[in-house]
Amino acid sequence: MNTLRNKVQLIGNLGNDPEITNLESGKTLAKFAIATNESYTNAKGEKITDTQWHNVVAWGKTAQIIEKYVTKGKEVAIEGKLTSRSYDDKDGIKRYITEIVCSELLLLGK
Amino acid sequence: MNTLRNKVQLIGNLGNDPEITNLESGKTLAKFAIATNESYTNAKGEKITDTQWHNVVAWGKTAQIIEKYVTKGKEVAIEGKLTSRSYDDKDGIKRYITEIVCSELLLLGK
Amino acid sequence: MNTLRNKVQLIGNLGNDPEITNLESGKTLAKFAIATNESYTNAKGEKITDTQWHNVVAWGKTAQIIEKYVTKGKEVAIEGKLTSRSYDDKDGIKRYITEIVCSELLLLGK
Amino acid sequence: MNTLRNKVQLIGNLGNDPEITNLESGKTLAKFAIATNESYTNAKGEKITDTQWHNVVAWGKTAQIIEKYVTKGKEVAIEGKLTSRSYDDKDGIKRYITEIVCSELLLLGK
DNA sequence: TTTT
DNA sequence: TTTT
Repeated sequence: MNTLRNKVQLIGNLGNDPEITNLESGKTLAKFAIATNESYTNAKGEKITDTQWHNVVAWGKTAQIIEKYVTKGKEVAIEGKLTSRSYDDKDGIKRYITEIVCSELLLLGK
Repeated sequence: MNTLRNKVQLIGNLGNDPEITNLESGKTLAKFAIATNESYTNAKGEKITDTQWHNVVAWGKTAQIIEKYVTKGKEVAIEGKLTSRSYDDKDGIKRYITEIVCSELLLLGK
Repeated sequence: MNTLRNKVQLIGNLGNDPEITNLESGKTLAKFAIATNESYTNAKGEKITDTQWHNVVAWGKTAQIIEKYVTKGKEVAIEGKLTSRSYDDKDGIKRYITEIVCSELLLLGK
Repeated sequence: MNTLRNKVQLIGNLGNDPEITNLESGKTLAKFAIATNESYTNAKGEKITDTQWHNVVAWGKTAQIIEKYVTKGKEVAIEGKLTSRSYDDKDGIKRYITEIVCSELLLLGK
């Protein structure tokens, strides 16, 4: 009963083929990036396209469906939750990353 | 017609009073953080609470409503879009920040 | 992977105590109505409140949580799918009913 | 700030060409039906497809976009609010109808 | 790094 | 009445 508190929905195209990892635990992990394109006309009358890139991870059964059906360029709808975590990069600098943990995926456009 | 592509919905409590800035342009900007709490029982039977903090910004009329009605600790529902941007910190290191640009806000719990 | 195709989200108050039915199969069924209030100012400058009533049904574990925690007047957030079905009323007239089959529920406001 | 209380999101195909009405007021009205298809395997191992039909109406600018770009069979994502109203049919019987008032539409799959 |  |  937690999904109503933290929900992200994206409709966009994959920028790369999903990166699949089969963990020792037997679980599957899928990682990919989705672009959402927003276009609008600015004050000067110019047509602007603003592309946002979103890092997505999926586990288990969702990851297996992604491995099977989803490839670079495909249009998908996804739902998940927004998570942030920190890590130390190779230079020892603390970095923050925000990812969407995907729980639902729908293949669109064919 | 772009909001269907990039949508975030959060229900949670404010960690701080909103920081209000009145820009020279006459626009109002509001910034605050929302905590979403997820609790679950792990494999060892322990009750775990995972709190995620989300940075939220709002502009214009939404910011004015926030300034007027929203304070630290309040429970709100918000909707917006997920955006990321980079900046150079004081040590010249490139940093990335992910924020939710809030377009709708609902005050809950009274 | 079907929930992305048909999704309803409501935040409102219960108009009645949930009607709980324990089915012979052992399953629990909960039924209730939620009011969503929308207020706006019309062209004549009058403040209008438009209340929509929604019929909600829930099954299984969700129904049990409703039985335990949810009562008339409570503010809840729900998510589910939109369904319609027809039946013949006592006069043999075909009637249509639209219901939300609730899969997620969040108790708000305390 | 009302849209968070009553929200419907559908991804599906149009069952018919939109019915466009240009009202005397100058406003445009569009009406159409969307099918959402859910498929699952039942207890007997049979593959079941459950199709729900949803009545959608749109006004103004959204209706004009629909008139221009949306036709029978197209896959769309829509967002709107759930409304019910009653009317007397030709036999004087009180009928209820539930419709989604569409505020956002996204053309998918091409 | 996608797509229209 | 759609689509896969």
